[in-house]
Amino acid sequence: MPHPARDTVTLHDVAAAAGVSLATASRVLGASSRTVAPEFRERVLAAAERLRYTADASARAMRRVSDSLALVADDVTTPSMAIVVSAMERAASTTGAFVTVSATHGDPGRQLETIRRVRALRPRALVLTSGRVEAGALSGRLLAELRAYEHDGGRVVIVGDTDLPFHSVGFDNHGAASRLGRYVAESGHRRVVIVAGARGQAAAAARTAGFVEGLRAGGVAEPAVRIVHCPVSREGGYEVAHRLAAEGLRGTDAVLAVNDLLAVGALRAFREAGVAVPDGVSLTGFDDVGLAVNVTPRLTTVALPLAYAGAEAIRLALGEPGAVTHVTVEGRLVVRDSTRERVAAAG
Amino acid sequence: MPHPARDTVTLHDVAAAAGVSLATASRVLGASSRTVAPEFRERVLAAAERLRYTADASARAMRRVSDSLALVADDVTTPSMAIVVSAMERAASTTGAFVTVSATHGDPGRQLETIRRVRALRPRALVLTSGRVEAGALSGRLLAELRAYEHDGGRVVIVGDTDLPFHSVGFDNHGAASRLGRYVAESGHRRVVIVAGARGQAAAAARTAGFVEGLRAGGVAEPAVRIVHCPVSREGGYEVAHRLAAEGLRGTDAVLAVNDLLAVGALRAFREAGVAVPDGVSLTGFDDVGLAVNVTPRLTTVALPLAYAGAEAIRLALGEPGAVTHVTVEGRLVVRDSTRERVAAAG
DNA sequence: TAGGTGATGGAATACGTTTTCCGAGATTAT
DNA sequence: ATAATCTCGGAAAACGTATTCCATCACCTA
Repeated sequence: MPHPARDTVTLHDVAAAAGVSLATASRVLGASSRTVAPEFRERVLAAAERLRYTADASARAMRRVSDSLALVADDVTTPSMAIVVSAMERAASTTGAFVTVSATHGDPGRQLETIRRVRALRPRALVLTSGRVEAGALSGRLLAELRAYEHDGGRVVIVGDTDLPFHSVGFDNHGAASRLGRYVAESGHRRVVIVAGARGQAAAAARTAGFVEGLRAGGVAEPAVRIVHCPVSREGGYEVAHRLAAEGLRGTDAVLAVNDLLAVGALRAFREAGVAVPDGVSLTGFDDVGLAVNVTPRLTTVALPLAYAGAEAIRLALGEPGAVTHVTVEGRLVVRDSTRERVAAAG
Repeated sequence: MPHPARDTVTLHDVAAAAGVSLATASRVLGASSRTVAPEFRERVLAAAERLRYTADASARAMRRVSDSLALVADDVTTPSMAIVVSAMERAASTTGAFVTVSATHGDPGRQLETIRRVRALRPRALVLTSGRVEAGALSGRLLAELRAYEHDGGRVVIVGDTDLPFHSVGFDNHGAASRLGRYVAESGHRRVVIVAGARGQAAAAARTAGFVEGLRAGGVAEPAVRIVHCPVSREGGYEVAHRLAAEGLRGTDAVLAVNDLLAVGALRAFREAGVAVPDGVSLTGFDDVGLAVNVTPRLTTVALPLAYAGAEAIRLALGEPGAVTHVTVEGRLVVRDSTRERVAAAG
């Protein structure tokens, strides 16, 4: 068998069935600028329908620009990724494009390898959403790989904060975290623990720094805030809160998690330990994933316009070529039931 | 510009740089069975590395079997889809394949169109996970389209229950729901409301039927169970529970939702209405998504081995050709805090 | 009526790979 | 020592589509 996907109906078959040349059939079925006589057009369309013809995307990609958009993410199971995937898919489908997803599982080695693999698709654009790699680590072979891809005519869009010379749509993590920190300080909290997630993750680091700055601006000085690192998962948050509760809280009156998942994990630990939220301790998340509102108490958090960011990423990916643009979208503080005002008990 | 993705480095360039023929370069870089002298092999490898060569997937797909796996789903933002996507991606990446995702948003029209579009990729396999379309509705043009695809040499795998003549990995929705229903009946509940989700969704219908059967087996007769349809979302569940609470429950002592999302929505409505769960009313979900355990009270539900099912789907998609096989995976009843025993108060 | 012009169908080529086919040299068997 | 076999590099064809040329024909203008 010369070809694995044999006996597929090809443009050649359609042309033959319609009694026209290959070129004419192509002009009718592909989006050509050349005009074709109504009679021929009819015949071709009819034949294509009858034969259930579908143009081979691979063959087509060899002559015109590719129809694929690639998403490379650390982990595709996270709710925020789902939203970005969905936004990409929606945009792609209206353009007749395809979305491919690849996961790197946060491993920089796999990340490089993944991008190299994805580059084979010659996607029109490569959307990279990685929180796990600092700009510094990116600058090596990964950067070279991205450059090579760009040189091939593709476009790179990074979702997340970056100072790399590629289009990007970032979140104002620092600013939003700072506002949240300030709010917590000003509502009377005096001793806080930051659940900071994994080390070396840019977004988490920015949020942590924002928390610290906001707290200080609100009058909560450094020694009263403790930063604890942990895996970025429900379990990670659970662990931290569990230990904290076991230690007896030691005056901690607010716990600021670097994302909602961590906060939800922490919430469970507190509940199991008999620590009331927000009466015993206030708790906040970040991201405002759907879950934040369905948990008891509903989480005070920062809403990130994820769908908007995803759409914006696609806009950059598909838009006219132009100067590298960094778009920053703002987070919005959402105060719910997991925090409360405290009377300032002099420390 | 003859070709849009111009000045990409091609196999031709590598061959020239290495001073060998195209054929030799291909044999080294593609996974050929032909052996190449170590010296030449070295030279080709070096040249490829130096030039950052990446084989064009489209061109390659024209000669060998395609490297893409397509996932067509109703909605890619749901947690279960995320797990399936992830499982597919993992399997694909070890095989050097790609995963493309497409969403149909539950619209049968778009579903047909989507499959037609995806068929253009000539994917090695087409994984279809749709709960929204009954087998009956599928049997028309959609079935023909899938048949055409299969005839092209692709493989169709359906995730979810189906009686269509394609490989499938289904969940024993009926059985698991029946066990849950029986458990609820036997733990003393006497008047139950089933939050059944949307009409015409196969999985939901099977679960509903299972609930009914299990309840009956446990001694709860038909007039005492009420079936309420609603959109499949948190909001849908919220609405139903909200109305139910507003009506004053009328003796309802258990609410069985057809999935966790609905249950979580219902939970919120009950909390807002001051109905205690499980003391006022018992509540159950289905699927055991991560969220079920992070909600207060933790949800009694049915755990579905989603990751296993996803992996199984890939196995069918990538495996040796063979007879159509229907794999059924079992759900497991997980009793948590949202249900409790009731003393049988004679009705 | 002759020459120009625009419209449109078809043959051929290009895209970047893989794979057959061929031939030359090396190796083994008799 | 000669024939048979094996090994392996290179030329060329093939995959399915889009596009560039070229040829034809109708129509218009002077």
